[in-house]
Amino acid sequence: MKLPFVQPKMMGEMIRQQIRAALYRDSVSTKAELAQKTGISFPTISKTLDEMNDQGEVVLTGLGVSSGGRRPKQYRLNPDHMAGLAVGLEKDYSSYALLNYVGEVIGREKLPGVLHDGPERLTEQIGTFVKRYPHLRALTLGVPGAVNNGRVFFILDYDKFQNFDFKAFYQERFSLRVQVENDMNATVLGYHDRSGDEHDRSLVYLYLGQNGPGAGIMVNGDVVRGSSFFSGEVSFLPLYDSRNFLQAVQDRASAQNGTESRLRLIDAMSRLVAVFTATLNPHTVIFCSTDMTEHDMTDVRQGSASYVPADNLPSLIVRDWEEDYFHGLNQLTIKTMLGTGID
Amino acid sequence: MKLPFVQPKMMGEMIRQQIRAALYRDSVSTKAELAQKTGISFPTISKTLDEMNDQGEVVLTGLGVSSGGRRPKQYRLNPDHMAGLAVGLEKDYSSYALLNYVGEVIGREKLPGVLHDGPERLTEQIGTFVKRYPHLRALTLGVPGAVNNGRVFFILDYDKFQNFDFKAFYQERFSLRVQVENDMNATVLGYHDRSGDEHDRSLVYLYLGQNGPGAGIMVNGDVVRGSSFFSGEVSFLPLYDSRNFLQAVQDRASAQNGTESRLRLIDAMSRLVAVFTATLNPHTVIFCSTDMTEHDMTDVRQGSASYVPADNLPSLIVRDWEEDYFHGLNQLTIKTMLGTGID
DNA sequence: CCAACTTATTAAAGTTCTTTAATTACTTTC
DNA sequence: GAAAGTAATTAAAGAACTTTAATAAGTTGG
Repeated sequence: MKLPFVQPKMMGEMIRQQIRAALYRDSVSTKAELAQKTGISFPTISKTLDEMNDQGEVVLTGLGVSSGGRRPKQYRLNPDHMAGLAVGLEKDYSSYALLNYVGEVIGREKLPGVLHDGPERLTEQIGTFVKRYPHLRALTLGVPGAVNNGRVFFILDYDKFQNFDFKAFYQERFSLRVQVENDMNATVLGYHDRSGDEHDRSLVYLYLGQNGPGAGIMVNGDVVRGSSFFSGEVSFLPLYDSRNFLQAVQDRASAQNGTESRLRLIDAMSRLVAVFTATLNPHTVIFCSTDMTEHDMTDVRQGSASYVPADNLPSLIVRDWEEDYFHGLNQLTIKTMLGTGID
Repeated sequence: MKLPFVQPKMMGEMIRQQIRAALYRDSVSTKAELAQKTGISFPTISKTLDEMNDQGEVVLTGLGVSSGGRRPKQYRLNPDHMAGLAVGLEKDYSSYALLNYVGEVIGREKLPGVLHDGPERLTEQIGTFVKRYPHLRALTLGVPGAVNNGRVFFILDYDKFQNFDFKAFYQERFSLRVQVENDMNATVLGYHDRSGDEHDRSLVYLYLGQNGPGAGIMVNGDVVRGSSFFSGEVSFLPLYDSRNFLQAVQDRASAQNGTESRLRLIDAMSRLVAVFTATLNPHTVIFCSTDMTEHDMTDVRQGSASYVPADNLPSLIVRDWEEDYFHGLNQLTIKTMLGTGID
């Protein structure tokens, strides 16, 4: 039976996590502020923070402004305490972002894609980072495939990675905390974090990629993975008498002209929005700037309103997919470093 | 900032909740068993349980079997410690179930429907129970409408209850812990509890009611309410060139014959299943025995497989809607009594 | 530049849990 | 039916947090 509440033995670690999370959010804090923000008593914060200081996890940055009395010491996370690597695996390139302990990107590199070559090439690439940065501790991988607990479950076209257990392999090989996430899931997480919206939102992030459309779905603040890791495969949605979403998007080619083609795309998108509204009723549906424009949104909104009552429609927005994706990967990496992630 | 872990002051209450939950699950336990099951130390369990015994919350039922030494005392929840009332508000009737503290139904009544009459009639009906059962402490109401935190947000056809704040009203009036839930949400919760499946399942419970179809949706173990409490309004799904789900289900009337009519229904249902598979990829989709038969499931499954890969289809099952609904309401009531519910 | 004041930090006392040890109450066996 | 064994309780000691009090370190104003 799992325990829904913290036992005294885990208290210490929980307190550290709270402190880390608060220091990550607000960069620099005094002990009194941390106590106030976390709800933990001052003496406990003081003791724990002193330990963290001794161990080099936090550093003293100076004194705060006085409001009439003694000036308080200010602490922040030590940027050099740990580093993390966020990797986006795409067909044509691998994107690497090196992060320090305060979440800053201290290095960014695009290396050749490895999906066709296989795990060996990826290991080489990661290996160079491991050598260069001795305090690398966290690794996050984003992959265009279905992932179950660090193992690639199903990945189209890249046989070499089919069923590859990234997590077990790199955890063992480089002693890192490894995390693997599907690309669209990482993207929706990234958007969610950047949006600054409330925590328990429901979101749908749609992308008409090269390998067919896919969606990242978040419900009540949780990523939806599905019973067979098939969630978000919107290609298959039967939206017309004899065409599904993918076909509707592709068959535009057969249209008389550009206007006709655009109208068909708009209608397919409108129906997609209607489908999500009539099922999950999410707060927001996000499109990629490579697929749609701000201007299209007006038409999609109008189109959707012909299928479901307009009051219930989500807000429709257009975003840069790569930005949200990489931010999501970075965010996952930071959470792993701070110990506030999944495990 | 909300606290993700239990502070020492709440520890006592958390421990009691753990004990209650364990005693509810297994009916009768010894102190040693409770310590083992909850992971809480024996002395703490012993002390807390003794207090609960003094306060009449638990009772000693006798001694367990010996395994060679002293026989252990066995405790169980005191059935008479508290009572709860689960109410299902339907058009034609109000269903009342009176529950004792161990979750047994100790009284069931069907009274005339009140939705057309208004809150006064409902208050009268509830009032009689409050008078009859002095230790009534919890009240759960199931309503066919959108609910936000105890207030009816949107309810079709029953103007008298539009925007009625059940929770505030009955909490104040009868000093009860009140909870209000949408009927389909309660149903999916009820099924989930009865199924004994793992906790974090994704489920869709479909019902073609008199007031049009509706679905209760659960994702990762949480009920999905939606940004404007519109989730599950599957009527509006645009599944055909010029018909939505509701129209597809209703237009069967225009079919040549019964076979044709049935085929259309099966196809609409298959598409619906495909929609959920390609979005949420749930573990199970549940149909009502009033709408579909076991035999239909074979056809629906086959139909869905023509839209999405069969491997990803949920299991399709047929259930008695009322049973799951009432069980869900009871379950919500019991959770409220035991303090393991939402607030 | 020192007295009065303000605020940070440290120390002590109080809770509440866990762990470990001691005691008690039965069972079993001869 | 008493001695030996076994498991349930109870008691004592230890750990970790909170609350409250005491002390230290600055600031400010005359």
